[in-house]
Amino acid sequence: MGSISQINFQPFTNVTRSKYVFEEIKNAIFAGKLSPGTSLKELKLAKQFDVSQSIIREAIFMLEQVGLAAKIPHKGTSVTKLSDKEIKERIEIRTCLEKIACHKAIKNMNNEDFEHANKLVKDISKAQIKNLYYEASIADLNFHRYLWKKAENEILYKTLDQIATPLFSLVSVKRSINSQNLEEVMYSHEEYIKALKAGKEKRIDEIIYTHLTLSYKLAGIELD
Amino acid sequence: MGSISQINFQPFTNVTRSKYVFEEIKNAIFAGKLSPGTSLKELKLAKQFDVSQSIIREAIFMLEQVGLAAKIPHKGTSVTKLSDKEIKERIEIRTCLEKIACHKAIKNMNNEDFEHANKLVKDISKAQIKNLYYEASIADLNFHRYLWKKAENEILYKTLDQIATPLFSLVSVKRSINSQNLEEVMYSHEEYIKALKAGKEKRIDEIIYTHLTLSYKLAGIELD
DNA sequence: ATATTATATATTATCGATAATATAAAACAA
DNA sequence: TTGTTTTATATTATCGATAATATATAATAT
Repeated sequence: MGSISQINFQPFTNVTRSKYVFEEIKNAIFAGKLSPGTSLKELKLAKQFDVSQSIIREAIFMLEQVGLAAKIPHKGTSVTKLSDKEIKERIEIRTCLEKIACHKAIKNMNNEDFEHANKLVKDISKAQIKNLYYEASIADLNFHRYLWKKAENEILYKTLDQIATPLFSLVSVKRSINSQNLEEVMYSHEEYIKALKAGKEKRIDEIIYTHLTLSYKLAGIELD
Repeated sequence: MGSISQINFQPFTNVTRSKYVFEEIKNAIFAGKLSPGTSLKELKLAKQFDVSQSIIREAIFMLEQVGLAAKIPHKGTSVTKLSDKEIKERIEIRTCLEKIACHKAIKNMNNEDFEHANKLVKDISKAQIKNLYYEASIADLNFHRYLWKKAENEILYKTLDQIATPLFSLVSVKRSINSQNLEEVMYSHEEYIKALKAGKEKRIDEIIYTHLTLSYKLAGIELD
């Protein structure tokens, strides 16, 4: 596992080649097809995607930006392997920012929006029931992204995305490795929405803390 | 003002060409030589720096990353022109994260570190006394960066840097345009350090809020 | 005159090749 | 053997040129 050569990337149908390559590699990481530590050779990837090296370099820049890849000048790039310390750091900041985001989001959400949020939660459940790790993680990310978006603070959204993306990836991969039963975490998001609808900041903060702590624990990440 | 052609960039003495170009353009923006809205033409810059277009593209990626440039695919890149809304958004998130950073920092700082922080504050003062806008802003950023660094949380540092950099740039430029008297803000940082040394979180939060609010107001940015 | 289409120009996006750098392997000396 | 230098190899960094795309200008029709 982790070798690039076995992966079948999708054909190109995107605005920018580099953006497309970025998405494909990102998905491969989420799906565990590119495991942490795997080195991303520019020319090798260029051949695989049938694009030039420049495209790969730009894609790598984007991967770096969301914390999925780490580059060392003149040496190379590899899929991010977050240390326990880094994981904790990210979770801490994410928790803090997600609280702010939710406080803001509920002020901008009407019934229709809550309906949509519910729909996104159902998407997570659907994937979880079938034990589809990759799909569940993507759906999970989509749900949270929706809340972040609803905060209507662009820099907050972008920041949360950068900080949390590798965490979602990590959870996805760890769960699939441990063949974890996803149904255990299902209730968690329902509670989350309920708290948001109620609108009490204190309660929201609590539930976010619990939600994040729980899901990371389930992914095998110890927090103090 | 804002035309690239009049600027004398420094000769190359850096690890990576793109990193060097990035730094140079960043400094030019801070110094007000590249005002917000100025478009960054890749080939034009390539000629000026006597490097290839690829180098400029990579530098632009980096500028984008710290919020100093905004790129629209197939159209071009320009120096960030933050809207009032975006400014407020950034300040809000920065304030929140800086509080966390300081709480962490003081736990890791010994007397020697506080001495160093004091030294950095003096650097700000020196520039302020001479009304050197650019130097004062850089020194200001250095001081805050030192505190962020002392939090010993890498992602927090990186995030603060991304969020705050364009704000420092903006303050620098606005002050120089208004020919503001920099001595007015001088006391602010002394108070800041005093609060950190005392170590009371509540007081630190207050002073950070005041400090940020004040300095932005002095830069002519209205909050609420 | 106005709107629409065609053409020219500017600019970014992409490519393929070369240069610079780091790593691994081989040759040599103590 | 061990350590040092040399050579070969792999990989990134950089370049210069072409292709694709968007914008501005000119031509044409109504």
